[in-house]
This record gives sequence, C-alpha cells and structure tokens, in this order.
Amino acid sequence: MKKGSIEECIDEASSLLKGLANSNRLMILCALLEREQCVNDLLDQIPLSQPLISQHLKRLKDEEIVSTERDGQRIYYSISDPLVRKLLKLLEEKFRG
Amino acid sequence: MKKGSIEECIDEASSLLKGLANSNRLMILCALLEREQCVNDLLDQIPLSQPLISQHLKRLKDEEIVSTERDGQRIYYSISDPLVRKLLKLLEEKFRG
DNA sequence: AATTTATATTAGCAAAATATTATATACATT
DNA sequence: AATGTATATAATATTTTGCTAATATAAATT
Repeated sequence: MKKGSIEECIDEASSLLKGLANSNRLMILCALLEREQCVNDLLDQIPLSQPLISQHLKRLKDEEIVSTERDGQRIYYSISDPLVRKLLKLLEEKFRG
Repeated sequence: MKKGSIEECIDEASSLLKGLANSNRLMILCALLEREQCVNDLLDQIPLSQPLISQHLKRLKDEEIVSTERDGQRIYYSISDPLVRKLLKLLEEKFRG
C-alpha cells in the first residue's frame, strides 16, 4: 500500500469515509455487497431516481470504491475495494447484530 | 446489539460514518486511539482552535463515538466504541500500510 | 469574591454535499 | 436510419457541514 505524510493518510481516509457516509450510497453498496448489479437492477430495489443512482455510482467510482464492467447496454457495478467490504461487514455486524 | 428496519440500520450506519468522515475529527480520533486525552492535550498536538476542537468533540460524543470523564477542570475524552477502534485500525492498515 | 484556567456554546457565514429536473449519449433493434 | 432502452451529464436549487469570532460556564486558585 502507498504511504505518505500523516496528513495525507488522514485526508485519504476521510475521503474514503465521505464516500461511504451517505445513506443512499450505503443502500447501493449493501445491494452490491451481495452481487454485482447494473443500474437497472439497482433501480428495481432502491427507491431513488435513475439520475440520482447514477450520480452516486459515479461518486463511488471516482472514489475507487466500486468498479464497472460493460455488457452491451448494461453497465455492471461491483465493489472493487476489499477494505470497503470489510468495513461494510463490520457495520453490518454492529447494526444488524 | 439493537435491531431495526433495514432503513434504520442504514441511517445509523451512515450517521456513524459521517461522524468519522472529516479529517479534523480523524486527527482527533487518531490522537485518542493512543490514549485518552483532555482538550488541552489535544490542543497541543493538533493545529486547531480550542472552540473548533470542542465542537468536533461534541459531535463525536453526540454520535457516541467518544465518551468523557471529568477530573477537576479537565475533561478526558476516550474512544468508547470498540467498533470505531476496529474501523480506525482497518483504515490505518490500508493507508499507512 | 476576584482572577485564572479549562472547556463549552452560540450566531453568522462560506463552502460542500445532495437532490431535482432536464437533457444527452451509447448501444440495440426494427 | 429511426426508435427504444440503459445510462450519464449538467444546471440549478436546497440542505448540511464546517469555520470563525465572540461569549459563556465551571472549577481552581489567590
């Protein structure tokens, strides 16, 4: 893993946390935790508008929390960062018990 | 641990994450990760104004991320939530390597 | 009781994050 | 090439967050 000054580490960590710290994005991530899904799959499960889902996905992708794979018209999103998986599992443990 | 609807869980998780998702609060938490400290201790290590540190500490306390113990004039803060410790360690692992 | 030290609170403002609405692109099908 | 389906982008409005500066409280000391 990369290393930098303490301030840099903290900035990177807080960026990652900001990426996660939103209930709509968490919903999306919970869905993706089970399996990779395209935008339309997410639209079926999550009560948000299509543009809003796309915007959040973009944010997650910019943050390198998710990655994409195109299949024809569809674009499949999945959780690329293993740390994020661990974090989400920890949260699940705590809040779902 | 408490349980509720999925939406509630997600809201609680995102509240917690929002509490953590700020570089100044992360700095404070990193300091507290080592040992409990009073506001003045933190002031010595962290380049923020006293009111700002107090505000962030309040936020962390409201979120039940830290807890306090008074000793005379001083108020000692420590990380009360074991999950938060785990999360911070995970982040340290990733970003400090 | 007056002063000092440690900490908290409040109000106002600027900046950032989020949501909404409208529009655009890209691939697939006819 | 025209249409439909899947996804992305942009502009704008709204809400939330964070900072600064000023002030307040609470315990300790003289």
